[in-house]
Amino acid sequence: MPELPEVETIVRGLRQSVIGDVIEDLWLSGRTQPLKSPPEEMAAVLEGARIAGVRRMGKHIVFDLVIGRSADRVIERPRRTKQSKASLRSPDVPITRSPHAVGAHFIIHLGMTGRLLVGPPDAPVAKHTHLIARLQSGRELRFVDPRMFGKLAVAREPFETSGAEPLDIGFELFSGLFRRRKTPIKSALLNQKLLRGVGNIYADESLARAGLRPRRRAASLTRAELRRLYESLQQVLNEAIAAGGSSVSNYVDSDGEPGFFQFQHRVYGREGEPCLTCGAPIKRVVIAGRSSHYCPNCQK
DNA sequence: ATACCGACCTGTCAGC
DNA sequence: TGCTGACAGGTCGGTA
Repeated sequence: MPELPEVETIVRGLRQSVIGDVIEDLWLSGRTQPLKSPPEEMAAVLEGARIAGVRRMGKHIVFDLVIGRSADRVIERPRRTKQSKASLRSPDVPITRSPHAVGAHFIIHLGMTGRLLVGPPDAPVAKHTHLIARLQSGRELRFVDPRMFGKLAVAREPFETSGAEPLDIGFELFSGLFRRRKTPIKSALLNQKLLRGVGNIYADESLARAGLRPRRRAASLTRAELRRLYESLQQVLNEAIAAGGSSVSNYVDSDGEPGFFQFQHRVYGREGEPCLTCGAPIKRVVIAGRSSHYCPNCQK
């Protein structure tokens, strides 16, 4: 569900709200599907960790953590109930000053329906909540995911993914990704090993703006067409970030607010509706198992 | 090496 | 009202 602009919006919100905060303790639902790290390891890394930064890598959210001697801290830290949250204890010695402080990462992929929310602890716990991290500031970070396609993991090494960031890559490298690929350009755009962060909505929308049919073989695009695609993709992603992402059904940012880019979609979700340029009905076909929308008149 | 296809899950909505 | 099937922002692993 959330693609690059939605994840970027969430990350920007989190940066405003949780940088410098400390995860005091962790609750996990017990559903193991979303966990790529064992629950004990999740707790060992996250409890007591200070959030030093939040970044996006493709569709992944990465929290950069500073952890102390976590095992010691977990044992020493007094356990408090949710009811006593108002009486915040004085914080531990800042972890950053510990000679044993090390870096770790909390990595989240939202899948199709994942949400990451920061809010007050007395907010009702939504159905399908799989993680609650109580923060030193008194708020909670929660992960909610009905379909459980999302993934949660912790890592003590730097997190790596393949694929280029669509907003950072230059045109020459971009066009090189598609050279000699016989796959439909739509499939290539969705391939996270080539570009990371583009999903179904923004693949369709960038192709529409570039005037290219989704079934075109990637290798068949001329240099001029690749240039149009490159510029359309960057434009669409930047405009979508500015609009706070697309809320097609349920997407909300870390404050629970929807995005507004769905009102600027030209083809996605508009099957049968008139093309905004020529009036022809928008077509929907299935490519690589995904709905693909295009104007049969404007896209060649 | 590359490319489709079903599987993984739950929820919603249209149609009967 | 209720059942059924199609569909949903994503990614895997198996198979062709």
